[in-house]
Amino acid sequence: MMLDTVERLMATEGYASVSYRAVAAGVGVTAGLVQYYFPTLDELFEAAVRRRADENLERLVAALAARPDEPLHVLWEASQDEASSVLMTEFLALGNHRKTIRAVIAEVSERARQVQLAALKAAGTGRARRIPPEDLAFLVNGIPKIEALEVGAGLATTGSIRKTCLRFLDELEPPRRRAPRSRPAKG
Amino acid sequence: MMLDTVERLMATEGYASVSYRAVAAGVGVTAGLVQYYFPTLDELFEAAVRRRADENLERLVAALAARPDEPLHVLWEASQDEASSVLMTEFLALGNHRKTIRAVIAEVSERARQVQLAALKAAGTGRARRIPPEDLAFLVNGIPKIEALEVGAGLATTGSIRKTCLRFLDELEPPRRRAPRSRPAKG
DNA sequence: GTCTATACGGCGATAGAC
DNA sequence: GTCTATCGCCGTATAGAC
Repeated sequence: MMLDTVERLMATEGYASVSYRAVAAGVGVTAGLVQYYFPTLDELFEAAVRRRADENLERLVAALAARPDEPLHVLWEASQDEASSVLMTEFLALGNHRKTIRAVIAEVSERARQVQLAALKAAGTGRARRIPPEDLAFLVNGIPKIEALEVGAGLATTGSIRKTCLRFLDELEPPRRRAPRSRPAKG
Repeated sequence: MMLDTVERLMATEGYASVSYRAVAAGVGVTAGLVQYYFPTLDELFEAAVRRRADENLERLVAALAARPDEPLHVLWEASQDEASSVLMTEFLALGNHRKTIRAVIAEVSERARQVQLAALKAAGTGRARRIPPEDLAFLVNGIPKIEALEVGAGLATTGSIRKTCLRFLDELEPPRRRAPRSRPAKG
């Protein structure tokens, strides 16, 4: 599919390398045909953003439903493995200066954030430390994103930040019914 | 100066809008002349990155020297007002897929991080909570960056995250000799 | 409706004229 | 040093084949 090729191009060479001709070559059609379905490049990018966001949101909803007692950890892990960490970074950069794409990103992000907020509020996460759910959502979303950005930019990383964050997450949302570590949970 | 125009273009329209013709128009010369000084666009970007990074680092060193007892707050504030929060974000996105620029960014970032680490280690910041200085540096650098990224992408923000972070910063690095808040510090 | 072919102006980069 | 000419990309628009 064309959108797969768009994602592949963005991930490997950056959004600047996405062209009708490149996408067409990737799927084995003519450039004109790609343009028939997506009259401007912005529309092509928009479609790619929406598809990726919808898939991610679907996965997130399922994961939250499966572990309703630990939304913070679920959000953290989701933000990690969204292959979109590279991709979404690219989308963000793309939206930074193209206002139609910016609007799409704002829309899908807002939808995702509503889901995240609802899950955190339902679980009361962060209440003990008086950290607003919106800030928790911001952090678990953003920190893996910066890490991806820095790695992508060639900065050395020790991975220490992930351990530190996980320690903090466990503080805010103590493991209760999860797999036992040193000793089994009581209930 | 040409590099000023480059920064202005990047901040307002994104790195994709930086072209020899656009820069030349901005400074009132021909495109060929710009290219004479910077034979490839990558070299132009590199020069812009280095100049911005050098200025920021200089400012950071001065600020750290002026308030050696609270490096964490100094780093936090520096990361906030680096007009480069928009600009550096753009640089990072740029470096994501251009390896010569990636190398430059890695180099200047590494230099900055060494300065930050030295300051945090000298003050022993985070030792009480057992948070490694490298993680603190990561966080105070990155959090304002994500915020800038999200604002740039059109996401609504309440500014709550900044207050929450500041509360955390005050916990890690208690205000001692600074201006009094509710009651004056004793020493 | 689907799709191809083609033309236009703008781009980075190169070579080379003054 | 400064600038022009040129080349092969690009997005986009359009005309038209099936």
